[in-house]
Amino acid sequence: MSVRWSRRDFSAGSAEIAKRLIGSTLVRILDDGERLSGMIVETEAYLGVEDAAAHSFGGRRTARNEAMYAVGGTAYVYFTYGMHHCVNVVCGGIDEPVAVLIRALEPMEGMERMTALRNAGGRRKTPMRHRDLCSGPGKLCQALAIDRGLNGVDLVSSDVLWIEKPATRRKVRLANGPRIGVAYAGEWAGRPYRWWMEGNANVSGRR
DNA sequence: ATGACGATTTACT
DNA sequence: GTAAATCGTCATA
Repeated sequence: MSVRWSRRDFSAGSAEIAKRLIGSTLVRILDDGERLSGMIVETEAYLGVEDAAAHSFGGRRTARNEAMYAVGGTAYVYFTYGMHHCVNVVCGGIDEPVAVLIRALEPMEGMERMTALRNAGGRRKTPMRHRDLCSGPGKLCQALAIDRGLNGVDLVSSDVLWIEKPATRRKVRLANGPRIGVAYAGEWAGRPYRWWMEGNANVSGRR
């Protein structure tokens, strides 16, 4: 039996949670009941009102980022670049707008369905490779059918989206470095709040 | 009402 | 390496 992340697990700070999430499993149950999952291999911490890279920088609170102000364990899903979704885990307590972005998964269950979801639209020119299924924040949302319909979902109690702890704590080498796509954030752009499983083929970026 | 801009991905030169 | 795709959101007026 697998153990889900609990409310208490989500109450730590985002840097700590970003590290602890590596090796856990993101589970998604589709409308037809099919179970999809992947091991989290890359995350980014967003530290809240003082973090110039965070959507909640300076206490900004809008319709889009409202979920960031909910209790730890809430899913914050947003739409960006006119075509992609990203999923975050909210950390800490109520009105503490801190979160961890899930950036990449190693596909575990339902890979055929993920491939179909990633090819939806049918105008892809290059064939989908296994390591392209979930190797980026937008990719994994498409592969797991995560969109704004899941924004605000409680990962502690939901029956369609949650996180499971590793069955056995394997030894994994963690690497860390600057976050991706936050060049606008001044001094905060270079801070090493991105973590990944070293050597894993599903980590985002070019090789 | 308008305009600038994304916590990205994909394809092309 | 460079650029297009594509549109919801938010700040400004």
